[in-house]
Amino acid sequence: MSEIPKAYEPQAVEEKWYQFWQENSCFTANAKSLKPAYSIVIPPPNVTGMLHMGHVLNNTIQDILSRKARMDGKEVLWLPGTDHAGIATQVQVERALKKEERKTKYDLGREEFLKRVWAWKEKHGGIIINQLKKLGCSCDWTRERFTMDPEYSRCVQKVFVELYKKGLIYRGKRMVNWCPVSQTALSDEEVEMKPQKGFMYYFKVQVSEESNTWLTIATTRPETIPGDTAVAVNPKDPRYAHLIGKHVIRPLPVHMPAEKKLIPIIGDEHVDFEFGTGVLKVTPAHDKADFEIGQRHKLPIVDIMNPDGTMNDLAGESLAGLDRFEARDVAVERLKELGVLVEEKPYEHNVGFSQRADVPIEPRLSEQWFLKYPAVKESQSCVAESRMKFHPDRWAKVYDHWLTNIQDWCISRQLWWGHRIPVWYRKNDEARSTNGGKPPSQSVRPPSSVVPEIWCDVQPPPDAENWDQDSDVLDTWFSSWLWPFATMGWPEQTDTLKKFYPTTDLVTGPDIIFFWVARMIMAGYEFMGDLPFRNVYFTGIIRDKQGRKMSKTLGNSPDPLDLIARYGADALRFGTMRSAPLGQDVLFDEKDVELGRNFCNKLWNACRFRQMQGGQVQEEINPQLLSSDDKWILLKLDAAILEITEALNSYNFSTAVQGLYRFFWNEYCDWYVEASKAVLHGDDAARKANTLAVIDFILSHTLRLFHPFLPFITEELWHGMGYAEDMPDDQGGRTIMYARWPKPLDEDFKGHYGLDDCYLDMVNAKYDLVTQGRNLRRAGNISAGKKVKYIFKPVNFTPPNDLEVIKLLLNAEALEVNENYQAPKGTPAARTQLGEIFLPLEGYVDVAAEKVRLKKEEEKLQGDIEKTEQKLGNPNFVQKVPPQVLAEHQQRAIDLKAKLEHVLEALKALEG
RNA sequence: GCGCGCUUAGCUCAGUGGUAGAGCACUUCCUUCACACGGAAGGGGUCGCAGGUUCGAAACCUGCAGCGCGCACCA
Repeated sequence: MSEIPKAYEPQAVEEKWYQFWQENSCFTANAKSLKPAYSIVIPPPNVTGMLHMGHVLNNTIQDILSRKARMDGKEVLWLPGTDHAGIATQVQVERALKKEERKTKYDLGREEFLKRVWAWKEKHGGIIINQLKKLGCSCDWTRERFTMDPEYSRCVQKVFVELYKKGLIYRGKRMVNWCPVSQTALSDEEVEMKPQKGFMYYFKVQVSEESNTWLTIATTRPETIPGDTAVAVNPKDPRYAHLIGKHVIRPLPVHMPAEKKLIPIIGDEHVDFEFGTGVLKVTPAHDKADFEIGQRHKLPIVDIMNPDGTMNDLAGESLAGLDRFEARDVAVERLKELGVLVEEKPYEHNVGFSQRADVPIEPRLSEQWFLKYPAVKESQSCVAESRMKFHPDRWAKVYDHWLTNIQDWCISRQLWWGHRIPVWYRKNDEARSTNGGKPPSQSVRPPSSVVPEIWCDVQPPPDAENWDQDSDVLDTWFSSWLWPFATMGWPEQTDTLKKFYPTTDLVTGPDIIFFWVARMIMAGYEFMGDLPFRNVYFTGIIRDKQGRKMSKTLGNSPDPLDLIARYGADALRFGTMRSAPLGQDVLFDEKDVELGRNFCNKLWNACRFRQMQGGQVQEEINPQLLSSDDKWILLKLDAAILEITEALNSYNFSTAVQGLYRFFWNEYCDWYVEASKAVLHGDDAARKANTLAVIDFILSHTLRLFHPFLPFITEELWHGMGYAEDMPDDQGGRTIMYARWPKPLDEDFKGHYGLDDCYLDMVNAKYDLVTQGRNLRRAGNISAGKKVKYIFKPVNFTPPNDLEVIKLLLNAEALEVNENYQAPKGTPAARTQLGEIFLPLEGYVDVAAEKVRLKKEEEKLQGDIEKTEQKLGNPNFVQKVPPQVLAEHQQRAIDLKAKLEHVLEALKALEG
């Protein structure tokens, strides 16, 4: 580190050390190690995804935890990998195919299309992994996994087969959430309710048995009228009860004889008197609640839509072929023409949207695979009873609520990219899948009464030629929920599993608490017989500085790689962590990264300053030669170690970072380093060496405290400063990664070096004197560069070294100590614990400015005194308050009054 | 509708009963030999509102309001 640049340049440094760590296998976990285990599995990013700020937040936290654990002497496994992300990836490839070749997946066929997806995965799959490396993530890359690796796929199949054989997985024809764009079923979790503006349409229907009686029905979806198979009223509704059993003439579709349009009026408790007109049209094929009413009353189910959301022939001539929303407009027109539309009112209501495709989902009756969740009880109690902890713990309630109201999970997807369902049907039976593998058909398959012969196993049936495999694939989360153990070699009892399962921490966003976290817990109990992790840290969501969620469409998401290029990975990590308090959303501002860069630069220059003092690393501190400033900074270091360690133990990363910032910048650089110059610029060689020893002690500890947050710069400085030398390899000799995490200074150490807490107060008082002295200079409008003479009137003996420091910090030409000093009238002065400080510059003093300063001080003191006296004058206060607090107040009153008196005197002197 | 969270300096947020804090932004001064990605000094807040508990409340309790989120949902 001979020629140190003035400003820290991160790029080359980061490249160099990441390569070093990898070449030396620093991230590789040893399953046979005797050290205690610490493990964490990465939430696998989408294999073809790009790094965004959410990943930065998430993975920086995991890296901090991993690096801290290594320094604590743990055997650390941070297991990385990627997720095949069924819909997301398939949609990407489909889009590219359309753009580049103007083809659909059906043009290619299933097999060829899948080849393309794999090719896409090979091409883009490495990107996000490399981006994580740029960020400094210390993952064990030798164990990188992908959810579609052959071994992983076998786990998925095995789990399916086991649950099927247990009777927990079953197939059923049910109402599911259908996404007309992706053309697949979705789980309830993939549906997002959004308020939508629309209309409530009121139309009237004639009761066929009573030509004078009309009923008015309210609906938001007139296009589904052709699918209505009943009209329902509440049997307790006096307005309508007598009509139950009669029929109405349904107004749509056209060209149909009236008698064919007759649908019954039924009574069902579900109908709400209050809502709309109290008359409900029942469309069993297109609404979940209506489906249930249909089941209760054995109503026919008329599916009038195609899988892509267009209307089919059963919707009638005027609607067939139209998209569902065009059909709505046409249906309204028809109702108008028929003269039955009574009213249309603007209406806002919630509509379920497909999270992926961002279009309204269509409730649709189809044959799907469902899972009755296993191990629900254990999963619920482990969090309720704090065997697993959530941070922040309010998520425990959300989790509990979901598990209490848990619904079966629709696990089949009509996609091609994913784990194929390990189920075969004997040929000549009807095709059993919904529609996967074929272009959407126009026809509606009638329900079948034939029960097919089913083969469900990891292995295909021996006479495979006589069987057809189910064409559907599994929900992506049906593979992710096995992540904590399927990545460690399950179902074999591998050394890795034995050593590292259950994992220690999971770090993830609360948006996937149901998708992923809850399901992993259930899978953990079901297949490993134990919880998958002991702690779950839920990050906040990264927003822009206006509080908007970051998204591609808004274009408000900065590219982390660009930020790394401009500021360095350490700066990005620091800035993100500093502004990410536990469990709160993070308002991201590039200023934070700038702050991180500035901080790295400060750290760099503080070390540079030490280097410029020359000499070897000083290891021995001589207690006899320690100044009060030395003791002060050692005590501050002690407090910082404690504070930061505790913050990390409780996952308060922003507190930890802010503590480090304050300690290093304010306490060490602003005060200690400046004070140390009194010795370093002097000529006492022994004291000089001793001060350097203190500096080396502080810096070597500081670098270690910073390492989990700022891995690159700390590694560079650790070596550059020479702190790695003479260290055993496993304690930081080769890399700071394995240096020991600093411990608070113990009593022996404090005793030996005379680190008594009284030095904190003493030195704080000294620095207060300096601040006040500087203030005199400012208030008197004396330029900061001008050397001036101060006079100090101490109340007690002040050691010569302290006087040197005070003089230096005041940038004083001289500091005259005079216990009997009688200041001429109007001399600016300040009273402190250590004594009075004067700035005797007759003729130079700006009397007006000084008056203003004193007036202001007087006001402030008056206010403080009033407050304190008020309390002391309250008999209740004096009687009931703890004696210590009472004494504090009394002392405060005395001090304040003395100060006030002094200020008043000074004012008087100025007037005179 | 139910649940959760938030409301403190211009902005973003700390602050678990005892003199209101940090960073950024702002004002003024300073290129003094670690750092202008820097240093020094300073201005700025009746802690959302109303009650209550207490000698004492930003903090604890109750109610209200505003903002945000989650769950559920009536056509």
